[in-house]
Amino acid sequence: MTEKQQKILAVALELFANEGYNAVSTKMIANQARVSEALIFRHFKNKKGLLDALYKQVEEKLQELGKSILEESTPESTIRKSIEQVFAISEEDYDFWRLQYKLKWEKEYYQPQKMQPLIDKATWAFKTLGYKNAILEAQLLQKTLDSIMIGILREGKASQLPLKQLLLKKYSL
Amino acid sequence: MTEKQQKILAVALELFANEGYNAVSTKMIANQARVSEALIFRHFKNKKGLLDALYKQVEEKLQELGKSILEESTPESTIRKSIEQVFAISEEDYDFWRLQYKLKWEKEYYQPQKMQPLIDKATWAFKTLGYKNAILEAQLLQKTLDSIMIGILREGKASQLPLKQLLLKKYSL
DNA sequence: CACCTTTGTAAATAATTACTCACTCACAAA
DNA sequence: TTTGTGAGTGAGTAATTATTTACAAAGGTG
Repeated sequence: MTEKQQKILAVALELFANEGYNAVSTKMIANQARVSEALIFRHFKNKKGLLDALYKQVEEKLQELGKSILEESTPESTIRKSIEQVFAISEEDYDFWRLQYKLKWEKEYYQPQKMQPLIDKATWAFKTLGYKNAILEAQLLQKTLDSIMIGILREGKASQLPLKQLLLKKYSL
Repeated sequence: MTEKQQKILAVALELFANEGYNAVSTKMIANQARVSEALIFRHFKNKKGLLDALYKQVEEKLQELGKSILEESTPESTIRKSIEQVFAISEEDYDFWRLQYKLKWEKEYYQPQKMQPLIDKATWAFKTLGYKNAILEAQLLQKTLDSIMIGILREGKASQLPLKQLLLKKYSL
């Protein structure tokens, strides 16, 4: 991938994540990336192709995070890692996650089935720990962490940090 | 408010909520509302004015819901009502809430301070019930309910109903 | 060198955008 | 009967949109 290609992607990510896909024109991207507008179409075919290229990157990051949870061997570490990972997100990646959460509102990019392995793993963890309704517990944990993640993206990590302690205590970790 | 005016608002709500503000043109709205495009501008000044008129309606509905919680007198009923209200949302209002959650990603429409009275009330409830960290408990409940609401808007009420029982049990209600 | 592919651009494209203009119509007050 | 007003419209407008076309360098391979 050429330098200008990366620059285009970086600028598009920033603008799409913060202004929204439809609010950003290819001209804006080209100008801010200091590149001719036509180059966007040379490399990414069309505006949608640009978004798809970004979404692929988001998916890879998501996959990566998921994998490290699936590798946990004990139920305690599984739940602990799920919680800690949300707070371990780097600020450099905020735009990535903002884009993801925004896109989730379009049917095309909302794929909850991709989270299923993680929910299954959490279900196993809760069941092993003797929880009564492990499936529901797993769903609830996932939803809670999701909304904490949104809180982090909107108000910063520090504002949500106390919730981490509360969660860990609630799950006796 | 004239009939056509209401029609314009209704169509705009549906389109903005499901396609997104920037993805919808004033022409689309006019066509679907069977009204001349110019009428939109006569009544709402500009496209933004149309969105603001809708947002005002959303705020009113929000205020209404909040009020009924603030009126609860016992800590148990306060928490119970907070939970039940999320599941009491009418399907006719889904577009309203979808619009609200989408707009929340734009700074201009993200006003968390408006939720503060509700969080304060929940804090009081938890404190009265003898919870150790009432403030955090209230924050966590609000976040959890928020993500359940999102789940309802995306996958329907039925899919999230089991979580209601789990929550009620967790809070011994 | 010559040849081909890739990278890059400036300029033009047709379509769409939000918005305005000049106007008619129905109705009510004076 | 005149005067005024808000609702409503069709036909524009200038700007912006995503995309294409034609062409120029640049870079590697034989």
